[in-house]
Amino acid sequence: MIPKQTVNMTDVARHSGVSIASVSRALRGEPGVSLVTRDRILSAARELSYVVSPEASRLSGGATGRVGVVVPRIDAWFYSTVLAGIADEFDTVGVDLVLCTLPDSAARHRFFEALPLRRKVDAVVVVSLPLTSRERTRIDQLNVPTVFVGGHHPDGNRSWIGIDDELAARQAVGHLLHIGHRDIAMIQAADDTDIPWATDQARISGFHHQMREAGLHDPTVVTVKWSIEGGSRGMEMLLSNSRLPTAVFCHSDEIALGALRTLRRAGVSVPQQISIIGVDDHPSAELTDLTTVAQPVRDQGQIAARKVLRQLTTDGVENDGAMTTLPTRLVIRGSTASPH
Amino acid sequence: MIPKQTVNMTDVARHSGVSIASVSRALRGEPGVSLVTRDRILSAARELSYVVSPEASRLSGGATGRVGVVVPRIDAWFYSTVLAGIADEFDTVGVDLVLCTLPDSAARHRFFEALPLRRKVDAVVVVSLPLTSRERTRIDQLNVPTVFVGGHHPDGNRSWIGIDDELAARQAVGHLLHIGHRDIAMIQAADDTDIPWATDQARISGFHHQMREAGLHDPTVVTVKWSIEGGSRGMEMLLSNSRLPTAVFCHSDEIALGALRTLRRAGVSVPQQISIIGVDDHPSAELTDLTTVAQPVRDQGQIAARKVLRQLTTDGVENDGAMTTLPTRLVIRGSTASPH
DNA sequence: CTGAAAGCGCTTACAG
DNA sequence: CTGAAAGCGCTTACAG
Repeated sequence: MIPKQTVNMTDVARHSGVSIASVSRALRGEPGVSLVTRDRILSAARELSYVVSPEASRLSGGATGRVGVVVPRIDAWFYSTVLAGIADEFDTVGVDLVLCTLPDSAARHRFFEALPLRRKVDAVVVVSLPLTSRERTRIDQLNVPTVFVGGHHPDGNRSWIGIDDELAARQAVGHLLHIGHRDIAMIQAADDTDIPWATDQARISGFHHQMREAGLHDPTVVTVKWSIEGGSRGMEMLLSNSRLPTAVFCHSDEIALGALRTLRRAGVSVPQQISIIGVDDHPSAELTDLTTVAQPVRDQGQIAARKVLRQLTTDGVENDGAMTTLPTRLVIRGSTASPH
Repeated sequence: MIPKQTVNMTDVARHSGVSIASVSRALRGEPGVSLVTRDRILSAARELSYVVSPEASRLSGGATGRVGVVVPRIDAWFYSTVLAGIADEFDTVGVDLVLCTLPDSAARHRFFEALPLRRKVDAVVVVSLPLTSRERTRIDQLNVPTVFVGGHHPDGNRSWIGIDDELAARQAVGHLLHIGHRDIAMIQAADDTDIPWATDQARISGFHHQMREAGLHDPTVVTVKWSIEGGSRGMEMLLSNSRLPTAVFCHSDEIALGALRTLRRAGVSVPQQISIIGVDDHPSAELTDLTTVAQPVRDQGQIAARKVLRQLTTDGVENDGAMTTLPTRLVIRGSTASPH
């Protein structure tokens, strides 16, 4: 006789002399089971080291115990750090994390058209994705609670967690102005999709507003791809101009790191000849002594996870629609100094 | 009338005028469906953007369409890059990735005792985890194909992909010897678990072997935690010695980056006063002009994914037990030079 | 090649 | 408080 591989609810029921209905109720802590029966069932379950089949549970109307996390890519500091924050929170409550990455537009298109997460998760966290209205509709069609992280302010009263990118830009530019710079350029990063990315827009608008308030108009702005290479290229563009600015506000630390590399190769000394500031507080910023505006990244992941878990436990009914904005903070290092 | 939330196999069957049995067969590419019928079914499924319910599928004996990926942590370059490689491959074949991170020993213990992946995935990829025999047994009890990535040579004929860490160390040390160094120290990194990590052992043994072959005995070795901080600390330890070595082999780039930071702060110039070499080719290595031994990281993820997918399509019967070793490559940059 | 039917292991009205 | 029964959406012998 071949022993059964797994013990199921029927085994527990037989063992405790009740119906599987009662077992199901007792195991989930549902009301409607007497204390004695409940105890008998629980100890039987323990004795048999029974584990509910998530498949069967789900199939008959229960939850999947899974939450989908959608990120553009994972091999970049920001995303992997947010993801780590999410994963930690999920782990503590035993929720499984189903990861979806959308590295290129083909993958992205496939994702939103096929909606592979459909029926597979109880909720979704969308990290740093500017969505078209079509894509937003598709996400809605998943018909599960959704939380957005960073980058993209969803319209309506959706659940969102992120930073104030305009303010972050203002803090960076404000620092440069404060220490005496007037000739400040920006290396702007733009996503290669057609969709305007809220983060990008907010950071450049913060730059322009802050400059204007200081009475400075038409500052130089170069636009590059969001990558170290892009930053490198952006600084080359600035170097090729007749006049070098005394300071450069870089859209992000990765842009700034590329810029620093170009400056090092060109033999331009930082901060003596030019000041550089970024945004993010990427681990490399500390290593390269880069002044930056830090944003809490792992926290954003943790808070997103908590938001989504809360919506799950409150039966998904409560869409709190809360927009949570986390503070950013100026971190002064060696890459900025007063002009001359 | 309330529209049905999700389209199921019955809908597809009705739409294409066949039974659900045929739909099931067609969708899984099983034989026993005529070409015409198959086409009709597939296009109906596409039209309805149908997705099989993994729950139902699994419950009736099919696969889950999910593969578990276990990584120590995800907010570190190596792991997130491996993961990106895996995710890409899975994406192309529509396999869902269930992510498990084991950031601390509590999480790790929970994972191996509760085995949360049980009955939830068709296969598992284990990244860079040195396993105790107890843990290996538990993984086996998942009773699904398993592939190991990096770090840990599994015993027996398991599926494994990684680099030759001893050789990588030899390449690094060989370079230092080749350009004339004789006084070479190592900053070794050790994991904080009790289990000896194969990677660590191999790199230090490569160092010692290569030194011995050059007639150099008892080189200085300091051991620190595997992190930038650790590297920083390690270099502080070396600086506090009476005699500074002319070159330092760092266990990994992250260690080397920490070491470089300490040297910069101490005003010791690289490579004039001391040469530094790492292992990995971390993105920051290029930024900081660090000489290193590069390993293909994303490739390891991709190959692991392919291995596991192959085992899945060949019905899990074929445990090829293939150990795949990827080549490493010396990348000479500005942090190493001949002594004096 | 195709379909009717049993069954996977649960949850949840519905009765008692 | 308790149980019999329907049903979740699939896969897989078993017949045709």
